[in-house]
Amino acid sequence: MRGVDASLEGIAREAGVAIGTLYRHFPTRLDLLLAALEPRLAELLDESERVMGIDDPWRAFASYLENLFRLQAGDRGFNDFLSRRFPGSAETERLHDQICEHIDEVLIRAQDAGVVRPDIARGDIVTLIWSSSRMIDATSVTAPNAWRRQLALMLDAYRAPRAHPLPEPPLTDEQLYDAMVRLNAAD
Amino acid sequence: MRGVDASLEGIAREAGVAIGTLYRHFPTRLDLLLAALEPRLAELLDESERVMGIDDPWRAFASYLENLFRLQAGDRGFNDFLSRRFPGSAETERLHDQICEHIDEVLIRAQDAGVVRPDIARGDIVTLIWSSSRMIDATSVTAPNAWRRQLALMLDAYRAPRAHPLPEPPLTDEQLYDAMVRLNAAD
DNA sequence: CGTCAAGGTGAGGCACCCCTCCGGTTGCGG
DNA sequence: CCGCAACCGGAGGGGTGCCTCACCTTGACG
Repeated sequence: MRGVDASLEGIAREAGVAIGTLYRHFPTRLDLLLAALEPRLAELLDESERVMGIDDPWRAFASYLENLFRLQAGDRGFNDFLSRRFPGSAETERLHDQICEHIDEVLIRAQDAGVVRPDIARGDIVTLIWSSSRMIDATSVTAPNAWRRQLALMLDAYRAPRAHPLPEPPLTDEQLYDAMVRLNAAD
Repeated sequence: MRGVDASLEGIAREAGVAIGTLYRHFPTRLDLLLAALEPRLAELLDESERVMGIDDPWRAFASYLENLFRLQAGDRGFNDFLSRRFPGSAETERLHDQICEHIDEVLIRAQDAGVVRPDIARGDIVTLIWSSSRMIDATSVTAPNAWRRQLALMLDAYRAPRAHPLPEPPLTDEQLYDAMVRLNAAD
């Protein structure tokens, strides 16, 4: 098991360090995770800034997702991190909320410009992130660029013209939260 | 942990039976899985027959997926089963191959009729199954019908008339196989 | 060179889990 | 009522992982 659920003893072993030393530096798994993810998170936030600056609302929206998936594909831990919530950690809650705000921003701008269908909501994008996370896991070795194809397909679904009505309402914030906590324990 | 990776000791406990008894009836985890999944598999194959009989190729295609997802949503083990391969088990290989054939059948018929974009391949549907499997896991308690919305979105992506070119080729059969074996160990 | 704090170590207690195997139970035909 | 086969139970050996804690090293400074 790699990623967020990797064995701490295994990590220590690979790092050539004793388990006690690992615990000295990172008292909890979450401390280690945040330290390991720091560069990816910084990169994501940087790229988000850049993408927000793109004039074309569709390109901004598509580039945001493309960036996110690229980072997911490059880091197993980051991939896990994005689809989970860690209840009780203010730091990770803050990060997730920030990412959600960015999603809202590119999404709403694209919808206001009429290039993304209006019945899409934040929850749909978060769901897409869960889904792609699974797909990226599966294909990371065998077909590291496969996610690009699925993203392109999904973007076709998000485009405004000729949208068919959707049968269910989008997930609410509470439903999203519960689901992400649940992805923690399960699997 | 529930689903395919559930602890056998836990299953025995819940069944009010000793671990030895469980092993007597089901020598391997796969034996137990196949027994537990038997009704779902029968239902899937029945429904597949029925769906093949639908005249409208688009409705047949959409109904096939709708059925599959409904069954996935109703059974955690079945949900796991669909996105994994168990190397060395002829029985599960046969089942997976059979499902793949059904997918090919409804897909190709819809493409021949011009209602599904021609650049979709079997691998895209399998990928969709992986993705939805993750989503269904996440939302099974909180929003048990959420998968319908994602399926509707995906169907919009599969429709023929609004297709944009896809950047990567579809996954080959070997890539699919490797990925599904990989989903076994990881997570 | 002595002291002390900072950092590193890994055995050990606890909790699961896998799977085996031997002894106990049950119920049915004779 | 006996004997036997089919069935059941659960202790136990082996493995992994979590986390703690008492002990050991190192190096800076007076």
